[in-house]
Amino acid sequence: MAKPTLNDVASAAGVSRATASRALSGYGRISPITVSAVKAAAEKIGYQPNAIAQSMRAGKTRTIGLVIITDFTNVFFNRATKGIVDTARAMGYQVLIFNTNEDVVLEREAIITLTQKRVDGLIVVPSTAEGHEHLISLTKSRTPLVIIDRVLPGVKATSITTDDASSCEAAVDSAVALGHRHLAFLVATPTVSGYQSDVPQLLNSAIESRVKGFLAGTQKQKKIRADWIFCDESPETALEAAAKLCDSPMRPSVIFTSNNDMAQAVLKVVAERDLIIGKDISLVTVDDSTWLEAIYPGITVIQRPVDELAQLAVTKLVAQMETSSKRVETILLPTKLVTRGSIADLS
Amino acid sequence: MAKPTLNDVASAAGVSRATASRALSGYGRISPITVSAVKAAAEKIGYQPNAIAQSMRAGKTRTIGLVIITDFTNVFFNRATKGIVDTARAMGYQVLIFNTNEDVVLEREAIITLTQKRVDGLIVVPSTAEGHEHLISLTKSRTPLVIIDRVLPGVKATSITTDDASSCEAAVDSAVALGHRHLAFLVATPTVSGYQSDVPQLLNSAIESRVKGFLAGTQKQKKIRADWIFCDESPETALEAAAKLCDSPMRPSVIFTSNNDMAQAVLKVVAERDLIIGKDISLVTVDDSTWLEAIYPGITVIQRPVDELAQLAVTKLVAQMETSSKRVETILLPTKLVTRGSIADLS
DNA sequence: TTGTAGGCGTTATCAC
DNA sequence: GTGATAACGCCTACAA
Repeated sequence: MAKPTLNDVASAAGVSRATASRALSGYGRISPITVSAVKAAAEKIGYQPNAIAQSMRAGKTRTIGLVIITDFTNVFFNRATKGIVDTARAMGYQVLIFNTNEDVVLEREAIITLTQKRVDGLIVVPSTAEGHEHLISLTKSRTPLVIIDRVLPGVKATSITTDDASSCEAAVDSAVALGHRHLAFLVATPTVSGYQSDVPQLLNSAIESRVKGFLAGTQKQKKIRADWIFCDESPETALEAAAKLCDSPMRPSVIFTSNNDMAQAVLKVVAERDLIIGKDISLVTVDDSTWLEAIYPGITVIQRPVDELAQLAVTKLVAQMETSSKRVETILLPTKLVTRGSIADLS
Repeated sequence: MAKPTLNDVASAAGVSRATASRALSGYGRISPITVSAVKAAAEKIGYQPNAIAQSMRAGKTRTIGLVIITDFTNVFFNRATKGIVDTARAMGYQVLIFNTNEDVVLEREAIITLTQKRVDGLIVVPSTAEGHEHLISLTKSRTPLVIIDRVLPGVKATSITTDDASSCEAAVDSAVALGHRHLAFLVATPTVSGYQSDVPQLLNSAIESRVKGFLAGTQKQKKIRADWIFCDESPETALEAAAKLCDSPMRPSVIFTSNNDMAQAVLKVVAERDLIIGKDISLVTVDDSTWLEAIYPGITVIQRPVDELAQLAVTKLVAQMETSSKRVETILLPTKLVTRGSIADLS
């Protein structure tokens, strides 16, 4: 009782394989009567074309590979994933998904597996690390590739990222305008362990952009103090780092966090100390989530256009796949500072 | 410059296709010298086996299809997705992903596409609707299938769900013990439009289980008032429904919500009315999220074992695929009531 | 130990 | 308008 093949359809309809194929795929010359007979036969025996065989012949799989760094827990990446999957489906493509937990080794393996499965193209969020030769060799073999969320200077591929710098700068301006003079930035990065105030050697471009924006904002002011903490992505470290900020004798009046997890750590630490967000201490973070709006006060946030990014990633990739154009684009999408109640007015 | 094939490796190494294949796959008798020669040649020309051709021959794809209802936004489904993808990878399988937005039509199309792509098995969260014949025909054709989060009475397939009823009942008990006498349950279901207090005809089994638990808890008490609101899944309706509860002259002292989105709606409405959670009004919800713990007060929650569920789904599916056993299991995983500060002590 | 050859299910080219 | 046939890349039974 194996699955029926085109051969079965052909014999059921009393025609040849070739005719059956033509009838079902609707190409070439063929009489309408035969077409309906074949279709009826196919229906009757429950024929489902074997996409593997089709791919084998066509050399295309109508599948794209998605290699994402982590945790669908992260608002940005889970919404991006949904957007990519849905857009791809609408365009007739399916998505094979991998996550790497920010581990280049897993990333490399994922790319190899996807290459072997002959996906038509790849969307990758590269992990924060050195050693992306596997991506370079993809571009060399002309495999359609779109890199999202981060750019990788060494890799000549289309990238789609967001302009976090300008909104981070705007956020600083906004806080300063409200009278804040002591700011702190709490940055999560997989490239440190524990926490530290020095800027790490290696940052991914998304984080770097936020750092730069913050820096630009603070440096253009006089009499501003800006503190930094870079920490790894474990919840414990985040809490320690947030506590360090809040317990300092010179507590910053506003804390910027680089992602939702860090914002949560700050919320926890602040609550434990009976401080009130938007009054005793202020908070701004990156990547909007329904939670940031649901809680009170709402958290001011730098919104990134995740749906647009997801759609663009797929359409640009499909364009590469279907036209085999090798144009490399570097797309930077605008971000937006959305003001809610989490920055106190000190003026 | 097409991708090198086994033939290319063979000629590069000066052997036949068969020998090259044996050398690379390591089977049959073959001299070590030939093996290393072939491997060197493969390496040199950058040979990557074509998994499509392998699948074609083997009749297996080492791919599983995941059809999930919606929104990776939902904590439960995004963590489940991650668990499934990671477990599958560890077992040597890749995951083709679809989401249906609770639409049976899309679900049906997804299953057809996945069948045509000859996935070795499927993990499905069936949408809340009638008409799952496509799943029944899957079981008839012996396609390995695991249904998660919900059971579908008509479909003879392994299912993995969670025992929400008992924790919902425990949550009611707990609230009653703290002195609550007027409870309300705010339930999101795609099967209504707008909101209503009557129990809808059609509920998915997960929601039904929560309803039953709540009912069991309230009915065993005397002098308890229990209100219901069933509403669709749009944020607007959720807000209206939550407002209706909070603005009622007979405001419940504790609100149970069926998911995180509804909990967020309650939080918003409550904040707008300057009420304090855990004091003026109480809240309990289903499915833990880092946010429920990060905010103040933490929200008491019914935790479902999502990681365990994800792992089980994959291992049970793989067991079906690799042993072609057709044993149907109905697995119910325990849940846990985690108490935080969101239920006021009225006693 | 290695080579030859057939077939997995499709599609498309070439005859008739 | 339809049928026979080759080819996609791989694996493996069989032959040498």
